Amino acid sequence: MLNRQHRFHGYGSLRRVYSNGNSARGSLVSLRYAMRKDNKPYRVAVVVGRKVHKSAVKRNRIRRRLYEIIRRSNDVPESTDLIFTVYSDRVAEIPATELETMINDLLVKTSPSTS
RNA sequence: CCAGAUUAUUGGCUGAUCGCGUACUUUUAAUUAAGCACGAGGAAAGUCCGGGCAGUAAAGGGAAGGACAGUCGCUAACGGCGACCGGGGGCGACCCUAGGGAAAGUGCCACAGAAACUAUACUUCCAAGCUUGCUUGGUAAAGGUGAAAAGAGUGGAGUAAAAGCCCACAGUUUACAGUGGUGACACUGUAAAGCGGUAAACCCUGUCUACUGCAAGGAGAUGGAUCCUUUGAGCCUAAAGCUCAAAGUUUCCCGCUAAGGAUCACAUCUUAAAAUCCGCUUGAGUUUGUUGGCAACAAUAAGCCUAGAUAGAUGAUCAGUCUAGACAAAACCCGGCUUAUAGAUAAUCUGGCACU
RNA sequence: CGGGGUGUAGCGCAGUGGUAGCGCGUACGGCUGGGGGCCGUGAGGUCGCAGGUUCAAUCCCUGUCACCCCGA
Repeated sequence: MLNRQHRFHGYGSLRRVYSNGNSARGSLVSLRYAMRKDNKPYRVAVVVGRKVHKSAVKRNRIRRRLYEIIRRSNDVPESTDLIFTVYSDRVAEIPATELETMINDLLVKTSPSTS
């Protein structure tokens, strides 16, 4: 789990990202992102709907794996809001290294130089 | 040793590194930083019952609707639990059981069948008549139909032939009496009746039952001002009061309708802002012992504090180990029920085989 | 967190206790030189699952599973 300052608080800022942000698609996870003011820290949310898997245990596991990868990653851009949306239950089982490269690919797409 | 029955416990472990939530202590301009402690379950699940708590002014009576249904007890309460009674299953340990009323009334019982509940007569059996295989009458034992056939089994008597038509014994139900039991009920005796099934069909009897849900609900102190204590009409100069009609009381009727409450670019004190705080976790709590009780459970003594988040905390990686880790994660809180669950362990008991 | 509904043939739906049907699709045959279309004849159902009540259950009762919708 991430520190409190890297999480979202309330509906307003999430709604801003959904309406104004850009999106990047991966094979199992998609990402929606938007810039913040310069000196603010990055914020991350992971969305795992009930359609992905029925069991709360599996959904929690998917959410925690993604949070952990982001926490350990050095490629997270500063001053950015990120919303990951999972749409496959395979995220709970695939090896850690494979998942890590997938997330890093998505993070690279957010940098302004490549887009 | 094999096959089973019942009940209870447990639900991977060890180390390293990085990380999250809460409380406390110190620290900082500031959850800033550091330390230390604690951090999902037996079902947290389904949301099927029952309560607490909160609001609806208060929570009164009756009807309707709904739920439940052997007896006695336990409980805050229950549709739950315990013990027992009746019925059913198993060689047995033991298990299952919506188990009030069909003798209050109504409905339904397809097809087949003569007839499906005010009885009736297809094949029979018997008698009479004559047209000699038909008509009329008696009968319901035997056959046939059907899930079920008038509902009474065996033997006797009886008759033209038969039949609870009658008698004896056995059995059913109801009532009364006696004995045992708190009671359901059991046993015994006497009397009466001749009774299809279905109430998880309507219904009758008894018991219980307002509605909405923590996203409920609440928001420092003192003073001030304004307003409401439902609305309208009539009686009356006016006020007070009375009467009537509507309104509210979460479906209807009766009854009841103010203890008080609301608002503010108000003032002062004070520290902040609702993306917050309280509610929120110390509770019908839990562990061990003692006493009472067959038990559910209750009383009592000593000890314990054991998640409280708010986009929502328990994770990741690596190494080792074995039996290779099932089902699955709090969201106001409890008591149950139901469903999911790899295995491991313990206790008591039953049947069988072998040996001593 | 609370409330409501649905489950029947491959698909969409009827069926209020007594032999499970309709439309489309599908297989075969016929009409046509061929296709389309029409006509005829079929096949295809553990009535979501498990118990119970009843002589008899898609239907009544209880539990359970899956899916859908609504409110905050």
